[in-house]
Amino acid sequence: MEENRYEEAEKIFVAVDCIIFGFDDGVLKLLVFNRRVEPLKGSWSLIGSFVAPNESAQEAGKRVLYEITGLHDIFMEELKTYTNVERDPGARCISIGQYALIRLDNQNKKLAAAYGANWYEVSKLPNLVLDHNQMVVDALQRLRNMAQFYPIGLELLPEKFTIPQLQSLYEEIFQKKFDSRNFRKKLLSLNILIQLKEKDKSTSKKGAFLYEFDYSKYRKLKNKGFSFSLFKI
Amino acid sequence: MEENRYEEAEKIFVAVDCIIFGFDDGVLKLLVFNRRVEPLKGSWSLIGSFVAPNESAQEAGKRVLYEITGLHDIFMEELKTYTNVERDPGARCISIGQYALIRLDNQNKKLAAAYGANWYEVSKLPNLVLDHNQMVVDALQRLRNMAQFYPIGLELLPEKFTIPQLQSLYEEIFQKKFDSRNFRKKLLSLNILIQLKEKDKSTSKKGAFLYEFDYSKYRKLKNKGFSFSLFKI
DNA sequence: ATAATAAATGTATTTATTACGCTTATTATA
DNA sequence: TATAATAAGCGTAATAAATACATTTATTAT
Repeated sequence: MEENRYEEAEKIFVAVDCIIFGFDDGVLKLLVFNRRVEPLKGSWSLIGSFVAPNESAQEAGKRVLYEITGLHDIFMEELKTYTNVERDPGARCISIGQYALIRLDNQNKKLAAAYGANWYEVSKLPNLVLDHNQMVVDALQRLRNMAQFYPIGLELLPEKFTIPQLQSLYEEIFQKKFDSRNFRKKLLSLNILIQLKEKDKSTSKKGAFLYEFDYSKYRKLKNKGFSFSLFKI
Repeated sequence: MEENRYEEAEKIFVAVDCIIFGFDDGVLKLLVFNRRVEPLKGSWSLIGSFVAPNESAQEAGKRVLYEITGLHDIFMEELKTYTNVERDPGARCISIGQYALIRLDNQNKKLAAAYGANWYEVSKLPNLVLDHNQMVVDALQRLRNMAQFYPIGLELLPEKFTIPQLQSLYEEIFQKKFDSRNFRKKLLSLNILIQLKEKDKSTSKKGAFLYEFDYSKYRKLKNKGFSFSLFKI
């Protein structure tokens, strides 16, 4: 119980680790980091940081994301904590896992590369240090869960995207094919997509209309609470 | 980044706080604690503890729950962390919120009372210290979310319960009335309830059949993943 | 024997999900 | 300049799930 505050308690290192997803070339990728210094030099890990005295865990996470991507407004959400006593052999240290979704472009790819960070296909990840493999497993599960009830996948696409692109993102996330007619119907019925006049002709002769996301409608719908499910589980 | 591990980092106090729900007299209640010692003597708070060097956050939470209820096998799940720099004026301290669901009975009510803990109706809670009010708000939202997709409410009922009892629990959680015919149909269609020969006649002359929960079927269903929704949101 | 009460049941209607095939716009090339 | 090739885009029928709604039943107390 909290009766003797502070006197008897021991402080602990608190870190955040970021599980950063991106969607590139039709493939779901994860940003991992090759350690350049000891300890664990040369091994792969998620990107993280200790939580500093003057910042919250969320601020720490956002700081890490900014350093590595140059972006401030990234979707990031707490996943869960990792607090096993033995999880870090160097010291007692808990970690707050945060997962993030970013729109991949050449600029932030370069910046990440400069930090020794690599975008790996989720299905081809190297082994990661400590309990980071578990964090990835948990984050993937969470991503699927979120994507099933919120059209969160839109965070991973560029501002302008086509319905087939959106579908392939969902197919990547769920590792499952969807019927294109039903997928389109479902997404459009949410009324959060704005069709543009332009087409993307990179993948077909006919070209696919580009869409934008109607953020204000999306936010309203999200606040009101809505269920968006592509399939019954 | 984690390049300079430990040297530059500062340790932080890490606590768990438990948001403990119970269902009693047809009302959803929350266990809160009246502080008997300084600081904050006389004020109400959630029940918590610092995380000790030799335990995980989950172990800390379970320890607290055991102290206060005498029970080991309580449903408990991580809610989220509370890490604002200013959240605890006494020291930099983060808290990991854990919500728990317990079956109220006379025995654990007495034990809780002995610790200065009180079961308050969720709608009539006193003001709580620090950010504990927010923890309660978050936990209630999570409880609703869970109850909508898993028949988690069963954790709150005694081993033997009637369908009308189960319904009133859900009505408490959602603050919403359900149609009894549809509610019964939905719950029974899950095939996780076992009807007993006994009846509970405390609330009607006819009496309502008691049911038990088929844990093995429930677990199978839960692992496989299932969606259980009483209504469209 | 009757009144009172909550428990239990069934069906029709609406809504959402799934399954499935054909047409269209465009480019490349014959 | 006509034709083939290709992914994009559309519509409808069938099935399943959710909702709305009214009556009967078992029991106790009077």
